[in-house]
Amino acid sequence: MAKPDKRDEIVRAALELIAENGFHGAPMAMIADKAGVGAGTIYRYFENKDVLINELYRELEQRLLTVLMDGYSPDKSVRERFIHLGTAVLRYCISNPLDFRYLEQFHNSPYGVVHRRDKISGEADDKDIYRKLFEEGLSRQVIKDLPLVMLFSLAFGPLISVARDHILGFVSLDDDLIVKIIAACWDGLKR
Amino acid sequence: MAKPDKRDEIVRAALELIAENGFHGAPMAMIADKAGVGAGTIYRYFENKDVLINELYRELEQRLLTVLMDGYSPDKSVRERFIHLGTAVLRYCISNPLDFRYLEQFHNSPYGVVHRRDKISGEADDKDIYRKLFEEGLSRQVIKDLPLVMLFSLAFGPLISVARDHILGFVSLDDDLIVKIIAACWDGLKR
DNA sequence: ATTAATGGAATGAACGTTCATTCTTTTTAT
DNA sequence: ATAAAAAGAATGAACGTTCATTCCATTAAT
Repeated sequence: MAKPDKRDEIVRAALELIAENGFHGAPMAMIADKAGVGAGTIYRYFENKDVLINELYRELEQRLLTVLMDGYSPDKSVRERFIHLGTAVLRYCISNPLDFRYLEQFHNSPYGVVHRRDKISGEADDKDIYRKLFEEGLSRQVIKDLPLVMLFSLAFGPLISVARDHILGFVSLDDDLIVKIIAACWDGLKR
Repeated sequence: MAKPDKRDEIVRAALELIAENGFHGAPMAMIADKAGVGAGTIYRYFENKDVLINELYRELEQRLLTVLMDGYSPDKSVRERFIHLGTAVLRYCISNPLDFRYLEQFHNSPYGVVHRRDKISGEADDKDIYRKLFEEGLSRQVIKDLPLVMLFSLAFGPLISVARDHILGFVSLDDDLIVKIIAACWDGLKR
């Protein structure tokens, strides 16, 4: 691992270009250019564009997960834990707009659908804290009796939508609004 | 204007291919093929692909608006009107998955961002019933005091997310679940 | 200490493919 | 017979990927 230099530059360039212009607005030649690297060099680090896209996704997912877990305590109430997660997600998206835009591009593409299908059909990961949280909320009867995926939509649908609006400049989220929107999501969720 | 035949076939083919495969999975040649039409013929009806994409969007938007207005009474309570709109949107998306998928593709693309920016900066349309509804809810103090775009995210973010999950097969929405999810959205919205 | 040899990393021109659009020919309608 | 409409082959631009070559750091030989 003594050569993160070029690989890192390639990943950074890909993130920026894809986040801003989408997968099809980020040709390999442009990524190479922005990374300060020859076009062929990318293929020394990534087998092809698909692999690059997927590896970048995994890196961002990991970064986000780390942020979410920071200060997360499984002992707190369901409500408190939800507010922690919601706040962390929203703050992360707002202060890392490139990451957020990339994740959105990914999720709204065939890559994302495949990824999601795999995830849902697979066993509950240790890292799948949402699922755990909602399952506990259900068994404690503090949140509405709905299928897990719907609870997820109810809780995070508005947050993602609001984060997008903030990044696109349609609204300006401050601390007060963040607290309010997350409280509103909880109102939708709680029994 | 006595030749809606071919134009219609082209639009239908474009809708289906773009909804299922995205803009980049729907080459003009393929659209022509599916429409049973020569590739060049498309250009007799649409100046270029962009125009085709935008005109199709406008048609779908119009269709949806018609559905929403059906049975909509401005005299009912804010809550009742919201439930009417939410139910109508959700039902429309579920029973017209191609339309829904197309609208999503559009919104999650540069086309959609431009469109949205125009809409928000423009004057309130007569047809902009959401805005009217939320403004009235605000002045009557029955819904939370948040910026309009955030109310929109809060109300429709979950519905769109849930419609997508239904269409992708991650959940199966029946009448009971539809009622419940819309009630939950209202819980998030109401003061 | 200097030079020669080696091998992996990097390069970017070139290739084959795909696509939107245009052009030419053929068909249809009047 | 003429003109409008339709068809699909042709065109050129853009893209992902490959590969022959160059560069550079390290090692071996003198």
